[in-house]
Amino acid sequence: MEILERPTRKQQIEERATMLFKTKGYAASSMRDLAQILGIEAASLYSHIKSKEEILQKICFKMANAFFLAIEQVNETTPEQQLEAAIKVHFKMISENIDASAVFFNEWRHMSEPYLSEFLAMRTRYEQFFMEIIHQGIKQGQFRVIDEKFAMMTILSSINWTHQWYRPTGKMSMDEIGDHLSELLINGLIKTRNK
Amino acid sequence: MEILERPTRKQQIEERATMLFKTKGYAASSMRDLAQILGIEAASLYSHIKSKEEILQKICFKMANAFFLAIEQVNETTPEQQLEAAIKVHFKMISENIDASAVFFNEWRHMSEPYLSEFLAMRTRYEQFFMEIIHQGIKQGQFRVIDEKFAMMTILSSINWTHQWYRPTGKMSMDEIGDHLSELLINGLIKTRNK
DNA sequence: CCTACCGATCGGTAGG
DNA sequence: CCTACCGATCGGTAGG
Repeated sequence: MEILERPTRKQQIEERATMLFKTKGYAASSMRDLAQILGIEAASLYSHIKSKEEILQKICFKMANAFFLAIEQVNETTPEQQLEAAIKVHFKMISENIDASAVFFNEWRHMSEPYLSEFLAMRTRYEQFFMEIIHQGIKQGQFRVIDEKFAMMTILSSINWTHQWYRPTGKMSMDEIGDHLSELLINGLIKTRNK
Repeated sequence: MEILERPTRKQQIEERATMLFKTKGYAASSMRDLAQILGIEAASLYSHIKSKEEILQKICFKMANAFFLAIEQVNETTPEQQLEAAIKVHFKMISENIDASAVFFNEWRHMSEPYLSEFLAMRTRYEQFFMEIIHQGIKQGQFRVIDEKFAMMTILSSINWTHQWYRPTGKMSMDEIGDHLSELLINGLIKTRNK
């Protein structure tokens, strides 16, 4: 039924806030800016939300959960295949949520405690997932010996930065970028290519 | 003479502002925050600077110039050697200016026109430098055929993100990270490795 | 969802 | 470099 698919006012607020925070940054975005976009008064926002920061928390944690849900479905067997799948699925989440990703990567530090600590703990756990794959790959001799945290950071930052330049209308499709990302990054890690 | 080496008040303001902007973000940093760090009143800042944004402009353009100066000294002959040198020198500039780099990468959008456009034009020119190396590498058959802008973005974002986690006190030295960065990124690009 | 409004804080100036 | 202060804007509340 159509009425079920129409976004609630709260969802609209969150959606527009995501775009606003991405464009101007959280601190420089005012509740009056947001209200104007929605065509209502600033005071009216507070019938639907508790505070400005609450919106930021929703955006950041929703995105964090989406990343976890996506990566938990990686079920390949070898580290190389796992890393390839993880890279692709991580990029897929970003490309399907470009605005929320930008807020997730750039505005999280404006959260107050205890949300900030919880957020950082989740991020660390997520990074551990990638590090474990790299660790196994090195242990099994598929990847060259390299500092695991360093390799993880280098790979993740390449993917994460795509939110800055990826456009659905660009000449490369989402799948192509995912393929090229994993190829470029993994083949720089594989020890025995062309052997 | 000692008096020549002592930073001017203006330099002190810029230095402390760089750290403040990095930590809190430009928009969330107030002139009263900055004044307090320096132990003076907010109004007193304006004897040395024209505006809050002027400080941001100084930081961003100084860093942009530093990047250009560094990369112009790359004088290797083959694309592979050029790319390796460019990666190392780019990372070197970041690691030697971690605070300013963070502001450069995260706060530039808070500049107003015409500074914003000029800044973005400089960034594009800088990116062209990397793209040209990649272009030559593909043309000469050293690099695999790949979208040049995509490869440039992937490489630069890996290096640029180092400002988020690189610590001079970490277990990897600056030179080691530079070496590993270029190795990880380039060997993912080279077509005929181990041939 | 609105009007009316709050106290706090903002970047910046005047004048010394 | 300070005191004193400006108009503007901030996130948010009361009451309907």
